[in-house]
Amino acid sequence: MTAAALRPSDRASQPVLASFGAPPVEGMAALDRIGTVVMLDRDSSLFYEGDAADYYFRVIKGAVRSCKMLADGRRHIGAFFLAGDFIGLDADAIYPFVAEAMTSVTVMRYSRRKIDVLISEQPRVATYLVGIMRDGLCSARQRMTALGHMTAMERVASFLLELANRADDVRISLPMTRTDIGDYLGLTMETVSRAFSQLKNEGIIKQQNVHELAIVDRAALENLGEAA
Amino acid sequence: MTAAALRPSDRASQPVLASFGAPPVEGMAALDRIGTVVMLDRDSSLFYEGDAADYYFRVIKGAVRSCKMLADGRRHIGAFFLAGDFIGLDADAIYPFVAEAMTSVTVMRYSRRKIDVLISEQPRVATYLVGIMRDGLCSARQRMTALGHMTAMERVASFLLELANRADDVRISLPMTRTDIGDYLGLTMETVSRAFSQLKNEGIIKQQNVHELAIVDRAALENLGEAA
DNA sequence: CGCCCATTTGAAAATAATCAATGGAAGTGG
DNA sequence: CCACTTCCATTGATTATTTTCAAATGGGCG
Repeated sequence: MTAAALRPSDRASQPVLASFGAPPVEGMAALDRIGTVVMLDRDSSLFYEGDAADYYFRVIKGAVRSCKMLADGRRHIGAFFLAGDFIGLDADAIYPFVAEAMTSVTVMRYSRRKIDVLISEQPRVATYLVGIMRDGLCSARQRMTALGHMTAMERVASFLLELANRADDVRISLPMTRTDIGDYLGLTMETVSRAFSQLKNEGIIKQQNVHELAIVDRAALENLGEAA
Repeated sequence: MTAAALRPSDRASQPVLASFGAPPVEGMAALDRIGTVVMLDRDSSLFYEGDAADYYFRVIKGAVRSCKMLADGRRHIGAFFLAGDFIGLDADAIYPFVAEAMTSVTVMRYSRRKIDVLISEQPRVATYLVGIMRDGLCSARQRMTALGHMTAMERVASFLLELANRADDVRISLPMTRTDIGDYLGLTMETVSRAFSQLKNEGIIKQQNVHELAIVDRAALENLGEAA
């Protein structure tokens, strides 16, 4: 599973035999020329559910969550977007979710209209974006497996592993609340908390503070989380 | 949620403001010129997990499932592919799952190499494929919500609704076993069966036979299934 | 320093899984 | 053509996991 649905960076390092060709790094550079830097405060929204999806975003700094409210008031978090992640690529005409800044956030904003023009000039930009979408699909599939067939502990373990892989460090920052994690993993806040406590008691993780932890025994964590 | 991850037909009927332009119906016609018809017996595989992903497929007739085995032997079904659905669009260099024919099946097979050539000649083909991928992402997100936050009954109800929408009929054919449905919804066979029985007892559905049922009270089913 | 809110922890209740047995339909071989 | 076999579905009883309800703890911020 993955913490962020759309993640270009990993992909750029993989060789690709498949259709649409290899992801051109220059695709991103071309994109950046038409992007605008936007800064947002914590708890503000990049956009709301139902807004016209006129922009893509890419997170430069900070963390963003995408939420969807269910009919009965339950909340589902579709993804956590961290530095490097694209937001909104999967939107059609309107955004199907609200995107909220969990921290103060810096994002690049790309006009989809301009991107269309750019694509007609540089087809590799499309290739680049398609690669990102494919990654998104891949992550989504993994996450479905997680949500469908994993126990609470397995979900939490694989969530931490994903964050650890992104951080390239045993230290993990958790900008989100326990409730956020629960809404992301399909668990309650309490169950998430209990899983954390158990991992702590078993010496698999260590908590610096509520929003910062370190993986002590990675092998044990992988044992718990790598069911998929 | 959706029964099939990749579904082009619905999309072609939606207006699209967004990037990559409107889905060109002619994109599909161009594709078909480079496709090969393939027929497969029940229980045979289109491809195996780890195979080089050299082809996309589109189901013409019959039903296909994609499976992934988890480390502990559990099985996850990623998608049911019915007539019209594309298979393999989300694959990178290799297929990340096995695709198995649940019935005797007729599919179109498209060489990804040829598709690349086609795209360079007709950019709208790329647009068409991107649209399908976006649909896939959208469905995946809905399904994640289902798996993450829905009760057993809600999952089964929304599964039936999805099939009903695809069938455009109150009669639904279920080519898959109860175990298949369970592995798709993240439930056991028994729980699925109990949900069916309850829906039957409440007069919401009627069973012609095990693999054929009819929706009697659609409103009630939507009440149960439309949490998302 | 104290308040507020998120987190942690505990106990009870609900939901789904597991274990187990029965029922039924499709396909096989006599 | 029928009986047998096998596989799948259904139903029941029990167990396990997670949620829900409730209370206590603790850290951050004014």
